[in-house]
Amino acid sequence: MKPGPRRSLTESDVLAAATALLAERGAGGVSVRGIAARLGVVPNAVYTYFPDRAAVLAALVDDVLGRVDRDAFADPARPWRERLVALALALRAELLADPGVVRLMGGSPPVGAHALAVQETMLSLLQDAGLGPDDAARAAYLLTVHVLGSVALEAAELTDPGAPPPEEERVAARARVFAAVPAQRYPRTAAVAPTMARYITTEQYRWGLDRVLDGIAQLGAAPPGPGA
Amino acid sequence: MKPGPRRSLTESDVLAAATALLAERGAGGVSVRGIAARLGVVPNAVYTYFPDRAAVLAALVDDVLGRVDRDAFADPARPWRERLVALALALRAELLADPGVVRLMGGSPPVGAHALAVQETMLSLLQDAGLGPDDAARAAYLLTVHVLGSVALEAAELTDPGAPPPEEERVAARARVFAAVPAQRYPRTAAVAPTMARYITTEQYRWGLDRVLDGIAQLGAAPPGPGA
DNA sequence: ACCTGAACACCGTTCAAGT
DNA sequence: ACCTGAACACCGTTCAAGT
Repeated sequence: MKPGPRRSLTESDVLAAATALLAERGAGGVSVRGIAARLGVVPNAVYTYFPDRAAVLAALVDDVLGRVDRDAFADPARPWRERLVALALALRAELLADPGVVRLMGGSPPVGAHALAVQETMLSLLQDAGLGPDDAARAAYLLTVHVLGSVALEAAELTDPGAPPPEEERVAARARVFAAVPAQRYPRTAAVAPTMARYITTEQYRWGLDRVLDGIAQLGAAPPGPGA
Repeated sequence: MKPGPRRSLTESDVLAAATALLAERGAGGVSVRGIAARLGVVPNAVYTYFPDRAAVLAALVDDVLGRVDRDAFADPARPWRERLVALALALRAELLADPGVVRLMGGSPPVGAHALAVQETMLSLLQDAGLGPDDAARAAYLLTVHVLGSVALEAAELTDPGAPPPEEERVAARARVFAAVPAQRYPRTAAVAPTMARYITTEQYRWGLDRVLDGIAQLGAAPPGPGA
C-alpha cells in the first residue's frame, strides 16, 4: 500500500480495535502495534489520531463510561436513593464487564466527556435529594470513591482477559485464598474468612453503598454525635 | 563474570532495586531488565527469586504496605475512632509517598503478608469499637474500599515519577482542569468546580473517612430510617 | 541452586519521506 | 493531512549450558 491521505481510519476505529484487544488479550494487550495490525495499518499510523498510547487508553476508559445509560436515572418520580443505587450498580456492571479497563483507569484522571457526564448525573440526583451544590459535590466524591475502590478491589483478582466468571465461582476462589491464611498469625482475619471472601459480591457492594448513602442522607440533618 | 552459585542476590535486593526504579522512573519503569541492570546481573537472573514480573510487583506493593507502623494504633486507651482515622491517614500517606505503587496495586489482590497484617489491625480496632466479628469485617471492607478509591483517584493525576508536588500545587492544577469544563454542557459540575478541585486533599479524605465512620458507628445501633 | 549467553517475539516512539 | 518505511532503544521470558 502507498502512503498519502486515504481517510481509511477514524478515531472511533482506533478505539474499537483497542476495545477488541482489551477483551481478547487483557489490559496489557492493548498495544499501539496491536491496534495498528488489527486495522491493517503500519504502527505509527495510530499517532495521526492520538498523541501517544496513554491518550488511547484514556479515551478507551471514557468510552466504557459512556456505555452507562444515564437517561435511566433521570425520572424525578423515582426516589433519589433508588436512582443513585441504580447508577452505582450500572457503573460497576459496565466497569467489570471487561475488568481490564479498571486497571487502565489508573493511568489518567476521569475527566473525559463521559466521565464528566456521569459526575453531572450524580450531582443532579444529589441535588434532587435536597443537598446544596457543595454538599452534593462532596457526596459525589464519596460515591465516586466507593465505586472506584470496590471495583478496583474486585478487578485486582480478575487477571484473565474477557468477561469475568460467575460470582459464585469468584467467591469460591477467594474463599480458598482466605482459608489458607494462617490462623496463628492472623486470627481475626482467619475467623471471618468466609465474610472476606464475599467482599467482591454485588451484595457487599450494595451494602457498602447503603452505608455511604446513609451518611449522605444525614448531611442536611443535625451533626452526628461522638463515635460510641 | 562466570556462572555458578554465588548468593550475591537476595529477594530483598530485588525489591530494593524495584523500589528505586519506581521512584526514579515511575510505575512503568519497574522492568525486570532494569532491576537486573541495577543489581549488576543478567536479566533472567531475577527469575531465580521471582516467577515473573507480576510477582515482583505484588511483592513491591506488599512491601510498601509493610511500611505503616501498626503498633502506633494498638493503644486501647485512645478512642477507636481516632485510631482508625490515624491508620487510614498512615495508609494514604505511605501509598501516595510514591504514587506509582497505587497503579501497581491493580495487578494483584492485596493478600500479601503485610496486607493481611493491615486487615488484622483494622479488625482489631473495629472489634475494640464493639462490633461483632462479621460487622467488623464488613466495616473493614468499607474502610479498605474508601482508602483504595481515594488513593486511586489521587494517584491517577500523579503521572510523574517520585514524590508528588505539594497539595496546594496539585489542587491548583486540578482547578485549572475543572475551570475549563464547558458550563453549557456540564452546568452543575462547572458550578462546583472549586470543590471538585479539592477532591484530592487530605481534608476531603478525612471528611469522607468521617462519613464512613459515622456509618460504621451506627452498625450496632437501630436501623436507619428511610432516606429522606 | 544460581548464574550466564543467546535468542524469540514482542514493545512505544521518532524521523524522513511520499502523496 | 495521512500514511509508509526504517530504525532506535527498549521489553518479558525461555532454553541450554556452565559451576
